[in-house]
Amino acid sequence: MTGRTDKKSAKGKSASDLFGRIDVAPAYRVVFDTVEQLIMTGRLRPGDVLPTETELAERFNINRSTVREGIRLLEQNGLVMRGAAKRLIVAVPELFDLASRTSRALLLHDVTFQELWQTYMILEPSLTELAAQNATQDLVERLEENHRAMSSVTDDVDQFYELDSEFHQIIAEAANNKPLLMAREPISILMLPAALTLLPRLNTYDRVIEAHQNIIDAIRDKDPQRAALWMRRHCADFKRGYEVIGAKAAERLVSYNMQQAAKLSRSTIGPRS
Amino acid sequence: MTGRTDKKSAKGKSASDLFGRIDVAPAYRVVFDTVEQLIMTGRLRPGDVLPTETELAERFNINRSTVREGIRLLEQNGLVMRGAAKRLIVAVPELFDLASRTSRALLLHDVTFQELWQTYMILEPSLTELAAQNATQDLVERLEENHRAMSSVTDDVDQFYELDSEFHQIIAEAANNKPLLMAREPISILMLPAALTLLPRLNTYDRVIEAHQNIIDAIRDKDPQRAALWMRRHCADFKRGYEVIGAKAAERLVSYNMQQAAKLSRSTIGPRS
DNA sequence: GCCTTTACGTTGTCCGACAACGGAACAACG
DNA sequence: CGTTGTTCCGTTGTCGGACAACGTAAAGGC
Repeated sequence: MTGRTDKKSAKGKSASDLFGRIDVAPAYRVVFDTVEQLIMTGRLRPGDVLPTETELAERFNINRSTVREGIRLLEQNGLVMRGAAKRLIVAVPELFDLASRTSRALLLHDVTFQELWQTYMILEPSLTELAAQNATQDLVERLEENHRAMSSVTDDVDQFYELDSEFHQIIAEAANNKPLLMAREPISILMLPAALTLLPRLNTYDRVIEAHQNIIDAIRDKDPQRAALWMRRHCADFKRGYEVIGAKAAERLVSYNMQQAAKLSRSTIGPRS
Repeated sequence: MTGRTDKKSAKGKSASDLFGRIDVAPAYRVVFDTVEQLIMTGRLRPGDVLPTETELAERFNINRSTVREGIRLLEQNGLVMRGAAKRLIVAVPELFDLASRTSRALLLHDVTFQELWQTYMILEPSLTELAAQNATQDLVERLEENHRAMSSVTDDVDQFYELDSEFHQIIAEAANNKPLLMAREPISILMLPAALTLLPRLNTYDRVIEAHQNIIDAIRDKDPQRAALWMRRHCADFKRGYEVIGAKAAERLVSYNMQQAAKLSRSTIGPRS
């Protein structure tokens, strides 16, 4: 109760031009910074259980309410989560959570469909190329399994898209490159509604299946160039549909995403308990 | 005070096999969800001021402490920030904040230098290609300005790297593609220490300057292919140094980053006030 | 030994309180 | 007239204490 006050009264206020604003971090943020540092430096490892809120409050010599506010920050960063008996345990931030937050931020920054598309056209072939280099046997099998399932679906658009989405997801995993995987995820999330609207109009299921087959073959043969080439074609097919409905409509699809994406991101966070 | 309790008592516990766990979100998360939804659906626009904590508590019919915990979540998401008189105002999440969090997550996920490198080799040329297509006049001028500054620096390694880093940053902006820009940022952050260590050993300042010159020329001429080609060469040069010191050393550089990056990300969040 | 029950620790929430701070309005001063 | 104090008020940051709900583990009953 004392360690706080003196820090605040020491603040003073000299805000001339030269002197950049001096900002005293509130105690709850200090809590966050401290624990974050402990985690990032490895002194706290994933799985470690943190002291109880009361104990933390005692050690830091601040009130439990303040500790809790700090915990909220950690929680939202995915650095801690509730384990057994709701105890706080150190966690590794899920890449998925970040992806949904990224897509939210992109939406608020008025990302355009064109940007998404350009990124898509860059990342997918690259990922495919890497997948052809790094894919393990079981990943290839998952691709084949996916392809079999897709071949047997012809009428159900939703299911077809579901499988196509999974196909790309598997390839992204096969590429075995976390930064790229993370870069891809938000794009995938944001393009979802557009894809759902476009697919039915494309009428190119055969082309999709053929492209997938060629991609899988190239990956199996460990032929990065061919794999990338076919992926490029495959993505270009999608673009055709985008041109059909026109850019304007696509933009609207993206912005429509707002409510949708927000909900999606929520649902991923909820189940953790 | 009542609106809460009944929600909890309504929880009950029918944990048969069929019924998956029903998880009642804590009130502070409901606060977060609610406000987030308001923002994402546009009913709250960036710049809008939120009611005071007391008022929010009254409207939601929950305690101010609980409201505050919810606010922490919003704050950490960059959805709100403190404005004049510390009032809460709706904000757009800074892409940069997300980038630092992304790099933190990648570090905790034991990202390898190879992954970073692969991603770098994919993103930089692509960004350059786009930059050649989209670059506006003033961006080109910034590139030229940067190049002039760099040409006059030959001995100071830190400054040289600083300028090189800025060069790539400008190109990324010139590409005018937010998702790609965001994908690049974490890579840039994580490779920083490696770059700082490598550069002095490369002794290829002339090559760097030459490459930059060619890239700028290609961008000015709106020749995407040539721009990308030179950027590819430029990046490959960097790789040579990476091979010299060996992969093992590079890995150590990345992990060294942990303390460093953590500090960096902190400093970006602090000044907001 | 297995199931129920009890006790205990911890979290989620609430209440009331107060000092510190930012801003506005106003007075005093040069 | 502009600058500098002064005062006041609303808001945030922090505090202490309190209690019900929940999960776990130990004590008890069959």
